[in-house]
Amino acid sequence: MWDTAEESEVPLTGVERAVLAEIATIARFKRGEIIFKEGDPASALFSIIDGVVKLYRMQVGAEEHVVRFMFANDLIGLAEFGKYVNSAKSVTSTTLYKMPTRALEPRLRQNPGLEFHILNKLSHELRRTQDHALVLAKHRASAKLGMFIRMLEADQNLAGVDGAELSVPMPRTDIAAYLGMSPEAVTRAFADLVSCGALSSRDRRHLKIVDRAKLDAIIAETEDPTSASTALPHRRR
Amino acid sequence: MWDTAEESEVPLTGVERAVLAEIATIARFKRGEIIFKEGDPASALFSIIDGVVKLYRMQVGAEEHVVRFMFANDLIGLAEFGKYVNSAKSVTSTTLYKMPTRALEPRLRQNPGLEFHILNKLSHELRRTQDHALVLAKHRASAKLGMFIRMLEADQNLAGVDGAELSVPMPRTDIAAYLGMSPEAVTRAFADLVSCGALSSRDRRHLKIVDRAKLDAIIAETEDPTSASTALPHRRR
DNA sequence: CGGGAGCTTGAACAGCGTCAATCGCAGTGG
DNA sequence: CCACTGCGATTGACGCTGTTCAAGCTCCCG
Repeated sequence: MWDTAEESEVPLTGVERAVLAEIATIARFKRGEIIFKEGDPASALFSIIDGVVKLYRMQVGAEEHVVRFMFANDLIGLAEFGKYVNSAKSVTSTTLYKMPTRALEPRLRQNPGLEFHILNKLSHELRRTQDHALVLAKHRASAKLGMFIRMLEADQNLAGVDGAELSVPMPRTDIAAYLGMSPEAVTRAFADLVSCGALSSRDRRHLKIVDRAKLDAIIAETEDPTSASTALPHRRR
Repeated sequence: MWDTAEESEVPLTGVERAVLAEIATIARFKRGEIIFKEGDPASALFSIIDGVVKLYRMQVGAEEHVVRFMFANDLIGLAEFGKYVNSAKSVTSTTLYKMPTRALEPRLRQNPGLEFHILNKLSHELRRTQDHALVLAKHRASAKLGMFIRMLEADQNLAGVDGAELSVPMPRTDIAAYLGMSPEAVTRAFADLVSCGALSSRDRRHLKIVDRAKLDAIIAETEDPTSASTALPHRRR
């Protein structure tokens, strides 16, 4: 269903890599540091080497809304009208390539391949954001969280391996801000998914997908996580 | 707050227009017709001349989810891995330019300006989709609907003119599928916004923004639309 | 070993979803 | 031109799920 198999990206050519290497420097951020802020002049584009970054927006009457979590190989710092549209903060300690806009732009114009590469990234990014909107449109908390787990899995390139352990690098509050619900609801939804047998968790930041079919059913909202039908066959009359 | 003033786009040059005119044909669709479906091979890119189109996705356990409403001058039919990622259906009768992918691709490569133009459109599209996610993350139905109204206003290039009448071309069910709520809730939220004095409506498809400050307050969720404080100073003890 | 932020749990409330019945409008055909 | 017909919109009643507020707990880090 998820076309993860097709997502093998076209890698950059050696020439293109060389062009970028000329202008890129390496930047490091500790957990919680701000990389750039919404509205700042867009001075550089970043490519994540390692770590997790959250893109977020502040709103007047509300707390922050997390637009997306970004992982290794993702591009951050795309701008509109010369300004960053989101703020970025490192969720874990992070290493990234920093490419100054001034130096980047002329090289983009001379390397259509590079521009095409960014176009691809952007179009992929658009689809992922649409997926995010899909999640937010779900009503059940357990369905939202389940879809979040699946996205985490895809981002860590572990799709399909049921036994594999997922790491959940971000705090509950950030997950809540990403899913549009309260931290308490996130906690309870986690508990529901575990108690119905879809997930198991070693601790707050590590979990496994135990029953994928059940997880998918909950995401589709065709099954109620509280009616632990498969997980607890006893108790059924 | 909304940078509508800056959204004056870079228009295509005469040469670029000519290139597109070579390969574009005009297509018309009646209300309710499907333009393309999710997963179909992406045979053409469309540019809307007139009318309203909804992009949507079907989900297994749920009804359709509206990804976005598209208006004149918007580009639809962007694909990933050669397939459309969304379905498109005309909400009103629609006129569009149709540009076959086969003919378009080589011309893109030869006209970096065209590719850059699409890059711009795409990045703008990404921002709008992030805005959509922001709307879906709101909790109050009246806040969601209020934000939807503001987006409608921006799309019709009427921003700022309080007296101007907005047209609401799509049915309540589509609005509901866009905002992630039930049609009943849409109806009730409309009623709330009208009764609190933020909006007035001539009929189901035409309304005016009467009190923008109040509308903004409701969107920010700093004000409860049911406590008609400014709108109905009587009835207050 | 202590402090504090983040997480969990509980209880009460409120808003939205759901179901069902009715209404109103638009498009159709006579 | 008007009546018919059917879909979409509206209204009401009810239950459920998540928010909110408050208290206690855990874990990480100093």
